[in-house]
Amino acid sequence: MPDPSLPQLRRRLLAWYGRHHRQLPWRPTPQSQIPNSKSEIRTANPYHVLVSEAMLQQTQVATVIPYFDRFVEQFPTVHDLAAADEQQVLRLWQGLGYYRRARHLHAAARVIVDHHAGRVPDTLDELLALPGIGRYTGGAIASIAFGRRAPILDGNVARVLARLFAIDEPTDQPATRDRLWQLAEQVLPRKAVGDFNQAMMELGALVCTPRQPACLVCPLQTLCLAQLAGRQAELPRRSIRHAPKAVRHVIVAIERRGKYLFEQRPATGLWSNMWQMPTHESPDSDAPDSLLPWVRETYGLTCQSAGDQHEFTHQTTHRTIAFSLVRVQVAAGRLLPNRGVWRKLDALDDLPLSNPQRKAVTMLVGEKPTA
DNA sequence: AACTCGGGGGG
DNA sequence: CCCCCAGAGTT
Repeated sequence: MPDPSLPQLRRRLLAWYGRHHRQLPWRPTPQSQIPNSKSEIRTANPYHVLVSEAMLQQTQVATVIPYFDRFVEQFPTVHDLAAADEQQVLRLWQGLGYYRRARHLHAAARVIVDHHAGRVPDTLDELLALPGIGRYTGGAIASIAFGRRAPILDGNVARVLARLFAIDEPTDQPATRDRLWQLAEQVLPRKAVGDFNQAMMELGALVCTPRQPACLVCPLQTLCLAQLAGRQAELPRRSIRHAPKAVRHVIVAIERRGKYLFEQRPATGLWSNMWQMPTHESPDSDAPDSLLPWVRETYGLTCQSAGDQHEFTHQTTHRTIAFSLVRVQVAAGRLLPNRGVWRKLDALDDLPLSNPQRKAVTMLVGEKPTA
């Protein structure tokens, strides 16, 4: 893009953002919309920006909003979050996915309270030192909450830039990422950087969409190399992705006197630190015919089959999981130490469960209203 | 540089 | 069914 066009790009984009931005719970009114903004600059609540950016990683705005509202209601300040149990934090994150984000955010809050006097750091370097905060999130907080001149590159910005500059190389490759980061830094103005960064993302979300971009109403139409060449629908390009792997998870609902066994998953891997009913995981080809011996060896409980078996599938980015739900009753034995807790199905409010485990609980309740 | 980590929106 | 989403951390 010719150098003289950069001021035009910035001016048009910020003007468009002033008219068309969405009102979001964590977003302050753009400075251009505020009279006398020079004497009275409204800034975002840095804690709210931190929470929202953690939730927004790989997650659409509309999905995040109700989670954000509940989260800041429960934890109004970074001190409240730091003082909370991880269990509570995961419970508020339940259903949002990528649960490691919740644990990182919780850990970051504790670092902020312990080492930053309870203030979200206002420099990029300090932000990058916090768990769960990478180049994008650090730049977003620095620019949006503190007006620091830090670039951002997310899926929206990458798409907008790839079209603006007609970048043909796949945008998910490291070399292309480097070039896009450079461009993101070059287009960034000196002032109103927070609004500008948000405007780039907002344009990608509302106008410069992945399919069928609304070029006719785009404020940058006459500056966009892809649009001028009629190639906007072909860009950006991405590398091919691997097909999800097929696996089978058998949930064993172990019942004893009206209560069911629940356990916490390990701190790493899928659904880390979330809770579940005992679940046997295997390749899809591996038929789970030795389920009761597995229960006896793992939990010390001798069980007998009870009730019908249910089936459902669960799709994640990297796996297609065929779930089976089997209900068994304890006939003999004693639960091995630290192997789980017994809970009634209507008393699970404090246990963070993954979506498929929640679905399994719902199916159990439907099958057996009350003993 | 490739993998892993969820779940939902929308074509 | 597919691709995509206000990415980060690990290997």
